[in-house]
Amino acid sequence: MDQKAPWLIKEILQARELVMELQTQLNPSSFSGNVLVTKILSIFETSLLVLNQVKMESASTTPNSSLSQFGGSPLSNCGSDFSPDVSRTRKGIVRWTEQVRGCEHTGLEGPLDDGYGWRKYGQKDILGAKYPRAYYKCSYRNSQDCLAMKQVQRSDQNSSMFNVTYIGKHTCIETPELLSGQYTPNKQEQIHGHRQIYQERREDRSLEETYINFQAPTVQVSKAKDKQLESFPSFSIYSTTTSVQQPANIGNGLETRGNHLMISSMKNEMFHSPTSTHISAPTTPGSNHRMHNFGGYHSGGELLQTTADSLEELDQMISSLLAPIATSSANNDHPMDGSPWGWDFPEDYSHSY
DNA sequence: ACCATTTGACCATC
DNA sequence: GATGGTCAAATGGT
Repeated sequence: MDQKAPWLIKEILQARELVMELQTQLNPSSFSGNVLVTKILSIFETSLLVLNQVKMESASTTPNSSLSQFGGSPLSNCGSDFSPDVSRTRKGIVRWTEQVRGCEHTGLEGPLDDGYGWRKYGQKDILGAKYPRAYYKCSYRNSQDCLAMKQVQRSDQNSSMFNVTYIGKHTCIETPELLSGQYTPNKQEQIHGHRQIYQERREDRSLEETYINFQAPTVQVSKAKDKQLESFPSFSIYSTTTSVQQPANIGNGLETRGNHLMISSMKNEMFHSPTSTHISAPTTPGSNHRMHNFGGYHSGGELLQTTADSLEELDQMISSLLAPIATSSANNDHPMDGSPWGWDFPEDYSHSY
């Protein structure tokens, strides 16, 4: 990996440059276009952070306990300073904090959607803090007993930053019905639905353990009972890898989050009607979720508004961006064998996406 | 009508 | 008792 990381970093930097160029050419009034570009840049930054982390750990025989592997919200955050302060509660529930930049141009009060569905259940003024702390539970708490929670508080020092504390692990999953496109979530789940990139509710948890260990080698998950309670924000490397390896999954409503191909997938949905000033409402639960995850500033079947011109413009630009990637993948002339990350992932896992 | 958010009250911990 | 965290009725949006 230490040998491949520089190459990957270089590639990502190139892609990032292109997107930045794209950003300069975008119509400034194109709200959704700018948000999309910002998110793409965020994905690149996240990938770079991770690669740097991998590089550093490869170079070190004693990996530090940095927990950036916990990842965070590659899709949604305008930026995330991966400095999670991870600890455990008495019950063994993992808990960590990320600093996330808000996206001022979105007009949101808080950081953008982190890819999960959350329901706010409280807000509290905190002693000595300028801003209140908001409390969120997983949207699937009732339907799937998912115990994940998070707390969001605007930073006192920098009001554009948010401290996001995650508590507990998401145990919610997409049901088989949902995966097959037959599942119809209730309205609440449609609006706040989210996806589990890496989790499988299985008796055999070995794959999950493998993945988690990969993410955070210094925070081993070994107690079965704890697994139900610990949470790791979704992370995009897995889906990146698997979707690259299995392009057939693209567009089938399965996982393609946080990577180029997801962008392609989103693009197909979003630009379904290039002459329309609206984007068609998603027609499948999967796309529903994706829309939600992507947007952050809208929900479920609601519509993004933008101009046809900017959409077409963005469509063309993203297509040109994706072309070399797709070509590289299709021709199998990737400079590296197998996974572009150089890691071998369990076969079963890729089936999940 | 349904659902998410708000907000005051209540509970748990220190 | 002070503070943080959670509950649940009220409120507002769709």
